[in-house]
Amino acid sequence: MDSSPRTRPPATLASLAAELGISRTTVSNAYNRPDQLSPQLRMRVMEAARRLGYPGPDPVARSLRTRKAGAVGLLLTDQVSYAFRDPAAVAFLEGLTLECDRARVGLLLVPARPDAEDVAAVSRAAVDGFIVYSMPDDDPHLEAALARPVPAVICDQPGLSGADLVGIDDAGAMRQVADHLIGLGHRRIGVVCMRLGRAVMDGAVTLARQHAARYHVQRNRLAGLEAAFTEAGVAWDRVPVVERFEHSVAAGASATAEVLSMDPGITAVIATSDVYALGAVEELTRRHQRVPEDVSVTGFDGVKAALDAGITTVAQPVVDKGRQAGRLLLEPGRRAQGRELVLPTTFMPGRTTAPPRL
Amino acid sequence: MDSSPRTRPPATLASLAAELGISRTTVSNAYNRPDQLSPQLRMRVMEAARRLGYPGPDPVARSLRTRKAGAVGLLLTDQVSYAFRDPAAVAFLEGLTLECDRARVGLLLVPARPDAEDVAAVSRAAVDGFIVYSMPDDDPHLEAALARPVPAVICDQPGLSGADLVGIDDAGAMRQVADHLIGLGHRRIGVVCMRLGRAVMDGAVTLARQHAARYHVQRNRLAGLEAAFTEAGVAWDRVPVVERFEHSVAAGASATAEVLSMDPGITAVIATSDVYALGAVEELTRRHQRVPEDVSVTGFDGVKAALDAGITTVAQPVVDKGRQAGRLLLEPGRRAQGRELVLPTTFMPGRTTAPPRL
DNA sequence: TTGTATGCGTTATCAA
DNA sequence: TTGATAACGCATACAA
Repeated sequence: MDSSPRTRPPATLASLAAELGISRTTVSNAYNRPDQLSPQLRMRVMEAARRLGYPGPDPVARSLRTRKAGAVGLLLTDQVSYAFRDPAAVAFLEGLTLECDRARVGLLLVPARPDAEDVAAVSRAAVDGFIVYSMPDDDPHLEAALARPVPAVICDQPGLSGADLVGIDDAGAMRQVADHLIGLGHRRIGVVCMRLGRAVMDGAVTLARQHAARYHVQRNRLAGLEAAFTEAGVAWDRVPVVERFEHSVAAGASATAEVLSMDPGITAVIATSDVYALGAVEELTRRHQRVPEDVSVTGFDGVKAALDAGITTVAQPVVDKGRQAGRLLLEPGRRAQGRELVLPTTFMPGRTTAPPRL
Repeated sequence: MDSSPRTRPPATLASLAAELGISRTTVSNAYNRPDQLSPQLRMRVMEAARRLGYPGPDPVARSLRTRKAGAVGLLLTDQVSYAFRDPAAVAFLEGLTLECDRARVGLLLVPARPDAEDVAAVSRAAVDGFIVYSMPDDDPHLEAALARPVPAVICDQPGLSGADLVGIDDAGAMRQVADHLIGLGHRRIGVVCMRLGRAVMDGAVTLARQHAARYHVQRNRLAGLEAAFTEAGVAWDRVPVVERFEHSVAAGASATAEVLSMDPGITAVIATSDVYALGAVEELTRRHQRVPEDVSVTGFDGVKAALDAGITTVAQPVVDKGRQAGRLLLEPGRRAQGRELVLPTTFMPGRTTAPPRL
């Protein structure tokens, strides 16, 4: 009367084998190699399993033995939940999971706060590889991932190590935006960019900070702008550049307000993301400035909301970026660490840019 | 000259201890209980680790020993990648990851195709619990998850077992939509709903199929409509109900077209999701039917795009649903399997409903 | 502060 | 077709 499953220790492969008077191998085979077993014995095993409440081989023990976790880890810039508010990150995830689905491996979203030095979650993640999405190059989480004896693919960052890389030509793409504006006649501009370092920092950005930015993507986009405008005779160190830590429409709006307060005479706001560009339009509209008649606005990424809004932007293949990252990591034959994949971008002139007002 | 790390078997806790002439416990402590160790010994350990290329305790082995995976699994209706195309699912994920971040556990997106009977990924997932999001009640993946000896929280489905539940009153919420339309005078309507079973099936839905739907949410929403309209004197079995397997704006549009072909005289299209409602508006506009002057349209969910478009809908707390699910699973003190959480919804009259044209 | 002994639950290898 | 044996790499109770 004490055979109730709750008082008994949980059944294991071994206890099941003992119960049936067969070897553990046979039980294991019943689950993993059904053809190595007579059907009737297999039936007996499965039936005993149900009777004893044996839930099947323990995944962790199996992983230990097979040295395969069956999952890849994803490291994000920020708290995982932030990613779901960022349309570009969502698109990246879509592409990445496309490949994970195909390869039948799970995707582990690793919890990592940008501020915390607590890297334990990265060290303890049971994964066969890492995808690192848009992290600053001095992030301890990145370091911890690279220290693990598993392959890694880094997105939107330079190659710090033997990891594979996926990215775009940020400087070149941003240059197209700059040349477009320069061609229209804009010389007095303002820039809204995303965080340049791990510490929370909102406000005007010095030249030194621009050049020392740890977020490769932002640094390169700014560099593209600087090169183009400098060539066009604009004194880059006079151009107001405002940084926001948060990546949201509201942050883009407030940064735009700050840019305008630094130079009310600008004829164009260049945002390093579409989300910010949408915020810029919002802020300008609130101030009864017409876009593009009074002020032009540009974005970056090519997310749906921005394209719908007609924002002049650079479309990057966000979904494909995720796919390629996943493919690089999961492709069976590959052992070529150190590959670098530069995806193409497309400049998309929209309805938010026009010649400056006189 | 053969001490190169690649020819030597990978370092382990044991080999490191042997190298240093200390016990494994001490090495383990160096990583997990730094205070149990003299700082200088710890330094020695860490230094030797670096020298030998020891990457720190193996996560899987540790998990096996501690009986903790440090992650929860998420099971979705469909391929993981689909979730990132569905705004409601993305919002749910945002809420869920909020709680995961807080509890510092990872979220494992378990690969599962709805068609495949291949449930191995669920059985092999190294997780401490499952969140099941919007699955039909006959899905083998669901069964596999419930068979695992870990807690589970089910969203948007009835309690089949000892799992916790999070959901809304789908029937009641849909009834509000129906009563709103009935109050406006609508009697001749058409319905666009999501998949009702696991098999791909597009087209008109019989009454029997409505009642036998394995997707609890859809079944209840349809039931709410049936009850309200039947009470209002409408013969429900004459109401065109069209099902789509895909959940996309395009599918909503095509389903709307099919509804209109079944009864060109309808004055309102009721969609069971906002995504479909957006498709309905699209299709009607294409046909030069004005919304709501010619035809009214309603949605469900309250996603941003729909609210922005002024769709009359029911807002459900999508983000909070994810949070609550996570909380139920992760809350430390809880061992109360069988809890049921019904979240509130808000009817949101918009600009897509009006009295029917005469 | 450090070490010893044991077990976590499985699968690979090889032999029967 | 089945079984015996030996890892897989670690953490923890307990002893020293």
